[in-house]
Amino acid sequence: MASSWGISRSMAEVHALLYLSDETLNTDDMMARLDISRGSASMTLRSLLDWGVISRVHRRGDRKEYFSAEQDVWKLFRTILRERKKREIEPLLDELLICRDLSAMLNPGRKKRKLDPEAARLKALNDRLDNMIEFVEMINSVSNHLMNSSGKGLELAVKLISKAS
Amino acid sequence: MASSWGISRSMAEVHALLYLSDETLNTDDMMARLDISRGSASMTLRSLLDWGVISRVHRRGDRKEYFSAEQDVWKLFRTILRERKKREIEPLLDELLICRDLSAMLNPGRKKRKLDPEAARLKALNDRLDNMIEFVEMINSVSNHLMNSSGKGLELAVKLISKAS
DNA sequence: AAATATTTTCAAAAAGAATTGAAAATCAGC
DNA sequence: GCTGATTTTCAATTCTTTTTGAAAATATTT
Repeated sequence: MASSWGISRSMAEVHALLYLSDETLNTDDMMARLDISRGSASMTLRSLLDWGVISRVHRRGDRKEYFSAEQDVWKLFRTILRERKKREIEPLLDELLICRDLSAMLNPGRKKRKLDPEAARLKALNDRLDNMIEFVEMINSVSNHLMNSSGKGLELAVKLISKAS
Repeated sequence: MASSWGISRSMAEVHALLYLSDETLNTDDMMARLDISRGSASMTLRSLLDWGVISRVHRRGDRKEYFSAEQDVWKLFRTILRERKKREIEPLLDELLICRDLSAMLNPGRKKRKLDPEAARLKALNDRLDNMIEFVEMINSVSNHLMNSSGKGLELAVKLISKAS
């Protein structure tokens, strides 16, 4: 499923291994368990740290670094949502707003009557951009609420949706 | 943004072009506009048709096939959600249930006391799988509701979430 | 049914992404 | 500051996905 989600196979495997493991694991454990190179393990762990879904654990009397994965699936969900919002939704929205500004600049002010075909085309383009922006802003807003609500609040929201079918 | 969404650049571009165009377009239009080959255009259009986000339009007096994109963003959202559920969520859930069955099979029935360490490990693994499954089932359920509700119902649900922060 | 226009297919090429492995950098304790 | 253990980096390689282009298939008109 990894490729549909825009992460590499290794990332998915390392995270799954950590999520399903009782104990914390070190780099050598993962290299052995998943048959990957040291470099790959290092980069993959770094990515997962950047996503905020795993954390480093230092054990005294041991120089190696150990890792553990967030166990609460709701918390995991909120973390991923927060990160995807930052990486995908917000940049997308920024671009869309720039497009609308460009489009609005070309769009002539409201004409009294007799809208020439070219102006009508521009107006329609503007409208489609607006619809898309409105939609993405809504997604953004829902993300904000979901990622800040507690686990329980989230489950409540989900129940609300189920009722509002 | 295409690669984060698991579709190719061409698919995103072709869809964007169609979504923003007033008129329906034919294959040659898209080849010229996006500078892609005939083969690529054909395959990309086929994928978009499979996703259900564009449709064929036949014009009488013209042998070429024209295409148009769904204009209603909410409808588009529901279509994509339906398809992702079918392609991603359901297969994932199937696999997870198989994993749980395997895990449950290894897991010994409830012991009176003195849970040996190995049994405890298995129990914990089982619990984590259960948590993940419960979460995915919830996602599945929300998808069902969202993809069947009308545009208005969807917006309502979204408003509910915003209030239940 | 032949001729012509249009679309689809798919092996090969190109582009892109992930992985390796060994050198370089960092770190911990003495 | 030295030593040895551990982690990070990154150019080269491998693996995967996407694109091309021309042949084959399909459809439309006469």
